[in-house]
Amino acid sequence: MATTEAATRAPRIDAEQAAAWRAFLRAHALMLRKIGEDFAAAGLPPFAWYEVLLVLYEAPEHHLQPSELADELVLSRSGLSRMIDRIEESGLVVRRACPGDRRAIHVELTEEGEKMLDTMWCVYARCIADHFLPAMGEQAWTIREAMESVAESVRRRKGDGAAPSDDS
Amino acid sequence: MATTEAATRAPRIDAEQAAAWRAFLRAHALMLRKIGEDFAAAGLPPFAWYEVLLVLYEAPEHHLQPSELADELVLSRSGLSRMIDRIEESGLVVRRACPGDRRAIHVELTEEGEKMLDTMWCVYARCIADHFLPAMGEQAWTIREAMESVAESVRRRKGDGAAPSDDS
DNA sequence: CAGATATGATTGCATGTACAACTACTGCCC
DNA sequence: GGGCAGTAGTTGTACATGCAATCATATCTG
Repeated sequence: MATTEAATRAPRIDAEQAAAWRAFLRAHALMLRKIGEDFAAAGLPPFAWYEVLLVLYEAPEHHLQPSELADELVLSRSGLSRMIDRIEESGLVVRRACPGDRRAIHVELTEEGEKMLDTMWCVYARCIADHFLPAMGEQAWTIREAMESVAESVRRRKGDGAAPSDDS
Repeated sequence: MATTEAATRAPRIDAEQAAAWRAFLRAHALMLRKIGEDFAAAGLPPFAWYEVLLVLYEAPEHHLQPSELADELVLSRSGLSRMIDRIEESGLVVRRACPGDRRAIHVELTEEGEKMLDTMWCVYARCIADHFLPAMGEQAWTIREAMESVAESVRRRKGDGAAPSDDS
């Protein structure tokens, strides 16, 4: 075993908090399955592609490097590399040389990709509007704050396997 | 195309709401990656196993049928079937005949599985306590309510490809 | 400038997951 | 009871994803 003994004691987590976490997991799983079903039913590409196209669309000139993309999407580089293969094959993005750094490339959104983004958004937005937003109600802001705080917390300690957190 | 034209118009979603949704996705992705890393670093099985073990543990007599398990975990039956293969091979669960219905089986948690659940919880709980709970603060209840509401909304309309939702 | 080190992307391999087809059994209807 | 639809689980196949190794290029150091 390559571990310290840091894993021998579990911090206390009360029922309400545990329920919040599990509800979070479940909501995510159900939403993603639903979105995937809706995309499939409409003959559209998988959800993962949507996120790639969106991030590219939002980038300064509709292009990014794979590594930036992988970071943004919380995906491994290898996985992303192959995904780009498939998306490129469909003509929604292209790989272009990156001026100034010849080992890097730009992944650029095509016109066709931009249209696809739009088409997918129609299906996607309905799913969010039907299931996610109503549940947020007036708390959208609160939820957003909390979620962003989670993300920041994880990002801050990316490397730490098991940081000391003062439970008794 | 096998779809109605219901996908041609996207409901309006304002920036705050969209940000909440995206923060939700990102928080989930980051948390799951972190948990996976922590489990791997501790030489423990993948996160998916934990959820199987937990659901079994919580079941009436520490056993469930695969289909119930698949439902609970939002997983396909085939995927679950193979996962059970692997978990069973590790001795954490066993398949047993189901009295009263000879096509069904029980998947039952072993003693060893129960111990593993405990070990994994130590790592897992720390991750939640370190990154998720602090971000919830006093809002744990609000978040839980919202997340459960999302889940219920999706479950209610499981089959509907694109239900009519009154956007203009 | 040469060599060492770091960074960006891809590929081999292993694993995980889903859909569709299949087998086995149950329950219904005639 | 015999046949037919439905349900539970598994398997063939394809696809998706991650880690580790690799190749090419960049940057740093002496």
